[in-house]
Amino acid sequence: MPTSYADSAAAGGNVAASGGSRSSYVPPHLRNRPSSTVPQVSASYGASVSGDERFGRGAPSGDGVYFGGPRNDYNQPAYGGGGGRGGWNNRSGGWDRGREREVNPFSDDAEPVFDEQENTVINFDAYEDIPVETSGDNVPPPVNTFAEIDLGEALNLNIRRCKYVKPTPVQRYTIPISLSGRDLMACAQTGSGKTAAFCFPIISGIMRGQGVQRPPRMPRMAFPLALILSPTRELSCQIHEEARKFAYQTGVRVVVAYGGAPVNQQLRELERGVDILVATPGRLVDLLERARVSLQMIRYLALDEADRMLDMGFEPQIRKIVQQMDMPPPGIRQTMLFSATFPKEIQRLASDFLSCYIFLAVGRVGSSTDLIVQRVEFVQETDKRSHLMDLLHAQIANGVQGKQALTLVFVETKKGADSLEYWLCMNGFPATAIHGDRTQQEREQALRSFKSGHTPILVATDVAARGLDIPHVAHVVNFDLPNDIDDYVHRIGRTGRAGKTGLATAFFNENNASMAKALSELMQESNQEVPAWLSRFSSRQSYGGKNRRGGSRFGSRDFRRESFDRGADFYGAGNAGGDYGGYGAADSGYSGGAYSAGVTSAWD
DNA sequence: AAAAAAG
Repeated sequence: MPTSYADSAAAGGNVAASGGSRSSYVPPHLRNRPSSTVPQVSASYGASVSGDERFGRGAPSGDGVYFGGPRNDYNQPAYGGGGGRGGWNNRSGGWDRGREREVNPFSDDAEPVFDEQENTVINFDAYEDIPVETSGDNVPPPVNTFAEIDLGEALNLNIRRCKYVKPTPVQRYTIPISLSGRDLMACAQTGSGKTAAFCFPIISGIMRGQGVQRPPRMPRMAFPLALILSPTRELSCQIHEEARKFAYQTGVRVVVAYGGAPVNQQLRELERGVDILVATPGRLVDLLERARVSLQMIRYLALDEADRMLDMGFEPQIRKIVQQMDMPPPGIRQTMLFSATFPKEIQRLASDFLSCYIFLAVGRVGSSTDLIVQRVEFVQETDKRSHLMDLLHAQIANGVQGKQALTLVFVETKKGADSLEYWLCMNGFPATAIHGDRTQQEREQALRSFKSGHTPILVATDVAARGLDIPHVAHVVNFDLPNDIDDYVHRIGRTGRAGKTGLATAFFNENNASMAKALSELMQESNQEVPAWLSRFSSRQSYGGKNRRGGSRFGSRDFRRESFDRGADFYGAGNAGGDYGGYGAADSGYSGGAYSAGVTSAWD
């Protein structure tokens, strides 16, 4: 091997080490703060937060357990006080009235095991070239600051608590669109502030109480006003955690429902009232069939990882929920679809759920992978384990392990995950596994153990491929390559976060021939060195199954445009293609913001 | 063929 793996792994520890003028990735909640005021995570704090609490289960329901606790360092006037609720929160029946106190969702942010040393130098010059495409009729112009939008006092306070100072590009564009009531199909990567992009307008809209209409009085039936669906339980948990922060003390109540967890607890939460329901499809269908949830009051529908939600496995359930229960039709409800990738056949499907929607793409070619060093190694099936062991040993030798860097190993099957986990443990590597055959408790425990660094190796199936925000993943190993290039992109996007370059290693052999072409194209687009043998594989490959959409890596273009701009390269060199009709002026004036262009990790 | 999502 020309360059040793270990070199890359070592370089992966630090952006500066990889040279170049790339700015460090700044997590959304730390953006735009002078670095001296970036809060350091205190090691003592957080130890008392039970793991369960982080996942929204077994949360202490006591009165303000965390109020006045070690982490109440916001220095916000009116924080926790009675102020700030006037005018905006006139909805009757704020759920947190009276004796019951809303648990402070900002108290469980810390990850005490790690040193949060991500020093946050933002390269403001670098991100101005983030291309943005919008299409559709009468697209509302983007905003540059949160102040330009009247989201409401309580929500603004939470935005400050989250340390958001300026909206990210995707938020700039999507918030005015959704506040104006339009349906939306948005291509934007997780970590780019996508969750906030759909949560803010939903929370704000609910606070305003637009379309005030009391739900029918039905005992034990919940009438959420907004529904957020995601493809995995852990992702739903994550969205719930984030939405709780945004909704804190707004009077807007967020509840999560997903399978594998005791349904009774979720039912109790629902009975206490729900404005925003975050759910996975299976459990929601269950709740609908038990008549414990009605969708007739739904005003907002958001699908996260929408392309996954509408693919073969999920589509029937989604259709049932959206079209065959009591949800108001498109045009009455507002629908927002988000994903990093949006193949046009899925776009076509998705348009069934939308009404006169706006298409938005934020990102640029290769942005998903610029900071990730991608390596592909030819490894026969029988050699994979020993090869993995070599990589892990090299990692330890280079101190990466000592620095609590995490390694995420993707395999194809659940059985394969179990046996690899077992084998790693037998060989002295602290590993755990997450996949769909494990109990939900085991899954959440595995994720916690991995995140905390207690078990710095996680063997995973695709259940962990999308959406999950796991800081400190330094290395993603595609022990088995996926069969879909989009899955590859999602998987490697778990690394490279928090200002570090990531490393992604793939084991390739004859069984992956169908991936050769897409893989080498993707690597080329992200300026990776493509091994000669892989190029030979890809030229040998006749016509790959699923391939690059119109030659553009990131995202997609609006499929409704296909007829008239065939051949034009979206985001192509020279850009001519970057502005589509009617929006050029606004786009070229686009500047400022909390993003550095090289925010690979954040943009998966 | 596999994974995810209800129990």
